[in-house]
Amino acid sequence: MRIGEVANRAGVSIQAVRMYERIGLLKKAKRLPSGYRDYSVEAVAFIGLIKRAQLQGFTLDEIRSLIHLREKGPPASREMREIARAKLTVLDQKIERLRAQRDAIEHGLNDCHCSEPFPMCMFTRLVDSKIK
Amino acid sequence: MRIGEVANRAGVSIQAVRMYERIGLLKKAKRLPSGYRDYSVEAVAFIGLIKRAQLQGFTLDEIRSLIHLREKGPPASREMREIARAKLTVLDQKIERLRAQRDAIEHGLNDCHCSEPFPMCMFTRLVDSKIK
DNA sequence: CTTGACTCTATACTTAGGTACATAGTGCAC
DNA sequence: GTGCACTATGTACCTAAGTATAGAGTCAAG
Repeated sequence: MRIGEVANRAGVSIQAVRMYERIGLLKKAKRLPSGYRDYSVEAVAFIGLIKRAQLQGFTLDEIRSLIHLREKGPPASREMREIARAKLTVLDQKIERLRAQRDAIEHGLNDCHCSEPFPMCMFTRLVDSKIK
Repeated sequence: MRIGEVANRAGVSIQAVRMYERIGLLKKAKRLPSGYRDYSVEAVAFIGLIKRAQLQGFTLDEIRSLIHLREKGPPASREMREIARAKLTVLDQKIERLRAQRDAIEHGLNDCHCSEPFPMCMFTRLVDSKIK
C-alpha cells in the first residue's frame, strides 16, 4: 500500500502522513525499490488511533509520548495516567476561562443598560470608573 | 510620552504597541522631530481597553472591528451586538467540545477496567472492537 | 514514447499574537 | 566626546498542526 491509499483510507492528507513520520508519530515506513513508502493495513488503523487521540484533546506531542510509553509496557502506565491527569487540569482551566468569557458576553447582551452600546461598554467600564 | 513609557504603563511590550499600530488597532502616533512616536495618556487607556477585550475572548481582529464600529456611532451598535452574539455561539461550541474531552478523560481515569492501561485504551477501543 | 497520476524531498506559507534580533539613529549625562 | 538607554525599521522566529508549492523521479496505459 502506498501513501496515497493509506491517507485516503485514514481520511488524512498525504502530507500529514509524511509529517507524522517525520515527527516520530509513525515509525519510518519501509521503502519500495522506487523509494516510495510501503505501508501495511495496520498503518491505517494506527493513524485512526492518532486522530481519535486528537479528538480527545491530546496534542501530537502528548500522543507521541503516550505511544512511546505504551511500547515500554505496563510499567509506564503510571506516567501515562500522569499525562492524562495533567490534561484534565489544563482542560478544566480552559473551560473555566471560556465560561467566564461566555457569561460576561451573555450578561452584556441581555442586561446591558450602559450609555455606550454593548459590547463596547464592557471594555470601557473600568476606564470610566477610573475617570468618574 | 514615548513608546517605552506607554508600554510600561499599559503593561505590554514595546513591540506589541508597534504591532497594534501596524495592524490598525491603534491609530498612528504623532512623531517627534526625531521620528520617535509621541503618545498622550489616552493611549495607555486605549491599550487597556484592548487588553480587556482580549480577556473577554475577543480576537484582535474582532476588537478592531468593534473599535471601528464604535467610531461610526450608535447606528453601528446592531453590528456590534452581532459580533458579540457570534462570539457567544463560538464560545459555547468550544466549551462543549472541551467538556466532552474532559469527561472522557475523567471517565478513563476513574472507571477504566480495560486490559490496556488508560489512557491508551481510549484510543484503541474502536480498533479492538473492530478486530474482535 | 508520451501523457497523466502518483510519489519523492525540501521549503515556504497559514493563523494568532506576539517576541527577538540586527542595524541604525537619538538624546542625555558624565 | 563618549558611553548608555532609548527608539526606529525590517526581518526572522515561536507554537500547533498542518497545507501548498517547486522540481524531480516513477510507473502504467494507450
